[in-house]
Amino acid sequence: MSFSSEHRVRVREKIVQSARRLFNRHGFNAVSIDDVMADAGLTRGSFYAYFDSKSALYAESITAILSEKAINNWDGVSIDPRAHALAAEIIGDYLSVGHFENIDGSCPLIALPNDVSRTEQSVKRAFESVLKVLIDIFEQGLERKGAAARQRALAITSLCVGGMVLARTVDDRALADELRQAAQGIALSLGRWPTGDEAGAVDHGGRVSAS
Amino acid sequence: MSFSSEHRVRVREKIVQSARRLFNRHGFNAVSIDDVMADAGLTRGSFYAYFDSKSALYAESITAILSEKAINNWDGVSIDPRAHALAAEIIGDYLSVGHFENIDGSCPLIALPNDVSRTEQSVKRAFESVLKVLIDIFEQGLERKGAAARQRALAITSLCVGGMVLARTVDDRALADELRQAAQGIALSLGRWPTGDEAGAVDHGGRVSAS
DNA sequence: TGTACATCAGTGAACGCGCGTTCACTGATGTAC
DNA sequence: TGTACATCAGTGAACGCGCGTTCACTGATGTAC
Repeated sequence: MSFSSEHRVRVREKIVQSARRLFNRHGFNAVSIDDVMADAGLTRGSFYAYFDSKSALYAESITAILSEKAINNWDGVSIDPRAHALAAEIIGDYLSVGHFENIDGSCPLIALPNDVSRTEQSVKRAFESVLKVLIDIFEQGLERKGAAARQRALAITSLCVGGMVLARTVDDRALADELRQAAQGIALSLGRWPTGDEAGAVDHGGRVSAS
Repeated sequence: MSFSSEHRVRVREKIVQSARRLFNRHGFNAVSIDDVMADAGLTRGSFYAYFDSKSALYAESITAILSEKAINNWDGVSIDPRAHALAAEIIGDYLSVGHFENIDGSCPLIALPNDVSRTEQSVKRAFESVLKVLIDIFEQGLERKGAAARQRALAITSLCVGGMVLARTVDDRALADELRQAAQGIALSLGRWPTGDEAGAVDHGGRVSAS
């Protein structure tokens, strides 16, 4: 057998990383297989030795983020006391200047949702698996549990994604910073739990305050 | 002079409406000038008699929504007593099943942010003008004013856009509904103002509750 | 009212180009002896 | 240790196709008289 058995694995990973960076920066349609393979130091012809189609690479480039973040160690059932701190830290990082400026290494939830919503089911499922991890982290990070906590976790996720998507789209940097910081502030406050508030959250459309 | 003077205006408007629908549904890159012109009942050749480039049409198709919604009458300085009710109504509509399912007539803030973030400045400015109207409506709809109100208006906007973008991307309809309703509930609650809470909002990163 | 005509909205072929995918091939690799 | 060789990773030309944009033209329109 020629070539080491790890060779395929390494080259394949290099293609996924190139794809991840280029898709994040330019979107799915604007990046050609040529672009990806050239970035990985190969030529277009060998692409189909590693992937069935461009879409298959797309799906894999989306889930790639799960195996490189702190999220890596997330087992999905942790009710660790540090869960609350982790959630707060992730909200802070997610809506940070660093993430805003890091286009290449961006979370795919921010860089690609519009693209994904127009692509095939397998890609949507990859996107969904990443989204579910983020929702889960926020849900576990809340001190209370149940429907109201679920609602908050979903809203925090929407704030993180929505705030950053809009910040990245706008041409006015001051407005971009405002959007990012506002989303961060409100998301963090939703992560804490107001005293004296019971149940109401879902019944009254997610009322946040006691009053 | 041949042809009525309004003829150009009507045809131009028809092209913009076709573009709006097609861009919302398939994204900017996936829609060709041929597609748009055919949808408008014309052939590709006459496109450049109406627009300088595909991007120029893109910018115009984004701002088109401003002249067809209730937002139409929004003058930007209204401190109307009905401003609060209007903001609540828009949050409700924005995150409704109707808007979720209406791909063609969707708000461009939901259908196109990723595309816009990768396009030229003129398109970004068009997007920004629509975004600013929405933020403004939410800001005027809050009973209090100032930095804390501004923060809430920005967060409500991010919730509306983020919640719907994610709902549209996900393949699981139950999760899509959950995301939409959670964003709606929390956005509406942010629109009301908790008693006993003063200032703190910005200083403490947008703390929502008192105590 | 009827006809000749200038205008210009709309046509469709053509331009150079890049796409996703296929495939016959080449040549570096590690193995067998 | 050295050589012959089978394997298969990687190459690059070619496939049919659609793109944004240009341009010489055609023919419906409203006008002038």
